[in-house]
Amino acid sequence: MELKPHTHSLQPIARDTLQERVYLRIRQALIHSEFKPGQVLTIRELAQKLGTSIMPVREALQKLTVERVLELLPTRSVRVPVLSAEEFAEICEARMLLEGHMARLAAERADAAELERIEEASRAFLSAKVPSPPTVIQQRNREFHFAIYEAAHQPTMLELIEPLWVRCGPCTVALFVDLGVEKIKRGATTHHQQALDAIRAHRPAAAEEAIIADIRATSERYQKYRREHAEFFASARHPLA
Amino acid sequence: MELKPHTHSLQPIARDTLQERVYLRIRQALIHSEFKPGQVLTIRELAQKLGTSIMPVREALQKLTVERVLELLPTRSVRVPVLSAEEFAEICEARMLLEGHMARLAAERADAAELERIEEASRAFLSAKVPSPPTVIQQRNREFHFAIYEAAHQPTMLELIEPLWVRCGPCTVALFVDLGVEKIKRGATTHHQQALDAIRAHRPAAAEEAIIADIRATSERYQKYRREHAEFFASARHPLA
DNA sequence: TATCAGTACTTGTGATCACAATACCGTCCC
DNA sequence: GGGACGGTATTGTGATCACAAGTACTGATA
Repeated sequence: MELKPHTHSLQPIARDTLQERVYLRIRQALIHSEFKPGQVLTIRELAQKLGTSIMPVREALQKLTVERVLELLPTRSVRVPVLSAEEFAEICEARMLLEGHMARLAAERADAAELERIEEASRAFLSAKVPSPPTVIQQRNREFHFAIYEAAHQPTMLELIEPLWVRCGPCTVALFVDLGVEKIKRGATTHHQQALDAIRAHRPAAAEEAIIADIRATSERYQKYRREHAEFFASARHPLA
Repeated sequence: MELKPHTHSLQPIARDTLQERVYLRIRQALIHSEFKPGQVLTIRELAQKLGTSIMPVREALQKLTVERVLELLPTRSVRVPVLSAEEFAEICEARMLLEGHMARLAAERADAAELERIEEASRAFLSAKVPSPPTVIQQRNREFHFAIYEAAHQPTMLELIEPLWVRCGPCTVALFVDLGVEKIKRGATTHHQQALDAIRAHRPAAAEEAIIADIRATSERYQKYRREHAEFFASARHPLA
């Protein structure tokens, strides 16, 4: 605290725990679909792969389980959830309520800098090459949405939304792979454009509507996807019957 | 599974882990305000009081921290949060959005049995003796609200609401103690009655309005309470400055 | 008397061990 | 050939230990 402003040579160094790094690494792997829906994750295997003891891993897995990103099996092992059509729809219901509200607030409150950030994220999404890996599209899409939600200045609600995205992550990416990235991207572009226009024009109702439409489209795509691959999911659904 | 329906002699026995029991015990203690806002909880002390090793306790505390029921200090100890007026208001914002929506759904969907459960919970709240411990009023109030939300049939959203209540718990009970139970109860009764009437008459908008009004009243009471005790909270707020 | 160094103690993190429950797999018998 | 049985490996839970970082108390000194 005695340091003068210009002496930025000694800033506090990172002091994150091993557990935290393990947590973030697994979380990212889930978002990037490095684990398949239904896959069981064991503590010792992950610990070996990550080069740590089992302690940080078991705490990281518990953290992800509390956030409902991972699912607790009756054996107390954890696995990547295979969301049923109903579960996915329910999460989307919650997302529509929360994210629609956040979009509304963003349209009311966004200042110039925040608007610029949103537009930048939108450009990044649009400029993604069409034959991109699904995780890239997913990432850009995520950044666009959260640029909006951060402009709502409601950190508590933002923290509620985050885990919902991670929970949808593995199944959404699986969906992307199956349907093809270009179709997904084309669908989202319209809603993104509408949302951006609404926020720019400070029209809260229109912004909420656009975001809700975007989420609803995802939800309906997943319903269709599940119906068409019912037999595949039937096997992954109950590995313990 | 081969057992006949009438042989209820051998049902599956409880197989919860020690960690789970510890978690529930601490959680209940928080709801019942056995810990004060700002109090630091240490692993070893709790372990000794509960008669276990430190392992179950440290996992239970982490669980509560992930749920934001407890707060992580820079030293990585945890403490019962002292919610600032702004933080409390933000949680209430989220609660109004989510719980208002659930009340709306309940008014649309509640069947006779669910309506009966709500009315029962309402009676229990009203019949609570006025000089009751604050935790009893809090408990009855909670049961009334959740009887409504369960009738909405949205388990995912219900899981989002639950931690918000636990987070408010310690500060709300402190508020009850300070303001007096009868004043709180009198204020809530009106809103409860309005909510119940609206659900019974299947009027979603009115139900949402009543629940939002109830939460807003709590929020405003806390604002007032904080302003009047600013000097007390100033000390508890930054125990590490 | 106020300040600072030094020490003992507290606390969370991470590793390792012990154990019970479960899952897996080969074998044997019908 | 197929299903039941039994042994082995795997897995999560809980306890204990080792350690580094931080805190508080103590005593000496200016």
